[in-house]
Amino acid sequence: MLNRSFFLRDTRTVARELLGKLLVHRTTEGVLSGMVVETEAYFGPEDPASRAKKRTRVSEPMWQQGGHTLVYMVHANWLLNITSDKREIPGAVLIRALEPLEGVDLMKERRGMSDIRKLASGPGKLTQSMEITGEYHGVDLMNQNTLQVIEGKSEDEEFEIGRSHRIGVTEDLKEELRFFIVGNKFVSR
DNA sequence: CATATGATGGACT
DNA sequence: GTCCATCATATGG
Repeated sequence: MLNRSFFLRDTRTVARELLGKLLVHRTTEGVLSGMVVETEAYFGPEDPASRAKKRTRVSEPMWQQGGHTLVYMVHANWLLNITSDKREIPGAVLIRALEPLEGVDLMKERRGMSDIRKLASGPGKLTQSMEITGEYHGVDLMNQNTLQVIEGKSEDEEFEIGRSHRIGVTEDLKEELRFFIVGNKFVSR
């Protein structure tokens, strides 16, 4: 799995470097995994779209050490975030899309559809495919081996990183805080 | 308790 | 592109 220090950096950096990494969930039914192909950064009380504006049960992991999950519900979908940075600037990275790798049949079953491009090409789709719910809120990724983020298989493999404004937020910052792998067909939209 | 809200997804024109 | 069902939270009475 990734080192703690990976997550104790600027949230933008963590968001960008999470691209190409693998999210792995070892369930009783089988292993589910996918490569991260799209992320968004949220941090600090001055970010109008960030839950770090207020400290609640949901946003609490942002004040914990980086490398914890933050799972919450928007429009009847669970969204998975991973906390970042040191404690001074509470932040988290939203995982917006995955390229499915292991357990594709289980994912199809969970999603009730067979089109592989529709399994995890969106933040709510991927939690459904990966069987991640509110139960996983506040989990330390370095603490157990059920849910982990690990290095990609081809770490040398080059890919171009695209950047844009965050999707779906009611009020965004000037800075472009969405990152994605250019040309990857599992990026949302 | 009541109600407004939203970092969505799917169905539809 | 537009419309809207969905439900865990947060917040106010």
